[in-house]
Amino acid sequence: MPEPLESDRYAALRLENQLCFPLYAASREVIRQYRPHLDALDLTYTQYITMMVLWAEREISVKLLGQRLYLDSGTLTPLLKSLEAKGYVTRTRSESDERVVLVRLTDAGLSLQEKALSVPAGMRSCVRLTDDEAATLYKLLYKLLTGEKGI
Amino acid sequence: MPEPLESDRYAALRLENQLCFPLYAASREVIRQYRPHLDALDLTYTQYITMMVLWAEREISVKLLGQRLYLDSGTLTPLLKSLEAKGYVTRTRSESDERVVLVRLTDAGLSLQEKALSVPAGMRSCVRLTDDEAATLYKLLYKLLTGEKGI
DNA sequence: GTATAATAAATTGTACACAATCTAATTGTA
DNA sequence: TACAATTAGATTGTGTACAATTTATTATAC
Repeated sequence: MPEPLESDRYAALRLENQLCFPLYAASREVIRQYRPHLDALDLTYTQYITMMVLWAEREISVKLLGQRLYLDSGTLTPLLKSLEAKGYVTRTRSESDERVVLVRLTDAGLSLQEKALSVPAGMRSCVRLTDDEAATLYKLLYKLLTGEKGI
Repeated sequence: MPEPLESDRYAALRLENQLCFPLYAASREVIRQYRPHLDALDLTYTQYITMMVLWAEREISVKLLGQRLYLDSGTLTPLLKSLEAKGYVTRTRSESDERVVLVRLTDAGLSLQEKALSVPAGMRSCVRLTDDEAATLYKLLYKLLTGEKGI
């Protein structure tokens, strides 16, 4: 059996053969596209998806929020303090279990949802995929996200 | 014309209707999977893809490196200093244009490629996509990455 | 030939990410 | 009921990301 060509031995270490690299780069590029739209709301992208959970839930623990967003308390604690400083959420210990911090949407946070409608509206023209391509990408990303830990 | 249902007015602001969120979350999850494999090389993921470019190019300017990786000097300068401190690269000003910093692979950096073969080998079992799915995902991600700026 | 513009990195400041550790509260159990 | 184990957040430290600014160098315009 012949050895693989010298130029092929390291094929798996070439940037153009990685799946993760375009995943990582595309993620940052799309978030970069969001920035000007989010600047009008004084939100970062991570703060924006946090607000999405709160617009749906009104109230949620830091732990559950972290499970939804795949983020831990090291990221969420300062981010939630920042949202609290902006007046969009409150953070209070649960009465029934003092370990738990409940994050609650304020009236100002709820009002922000109306203004935030401009964000997906403004982003629509940025993603140049057909509806079919977007649907396929969506499915594959969730398969990667939820199925990668093994059986 | 009837108003849309109240529950649908904000459909575009629901986390489950975002394409960007699974992109962002999957990117971080896959990079998290890389970590234990990269720890053996004392490299972060960003340092790893930087080394990939250098394994292919041997020498490259910071500017070109940034274009390849979609990263700017604010990210690359400290990262390259770190790789220099580990002994994997050198950074020297170009003689023909003193503005340009050339990053060069050292012998130790080249040797690291052999050890790095274990990384894609170890990762293969982590991504639970078929070859077809991976190929489709790869194409869609590059379309998103290169085609999103408009015509 | 010098003022001006453009370019490449570096620096600064803000905000994530995340591993590791710490603190306080709760639960399980002998 | 003590008390070890578990749990939820907060904290600490390191390493990105990236906008904005600065510095040094090169290109150009006149």
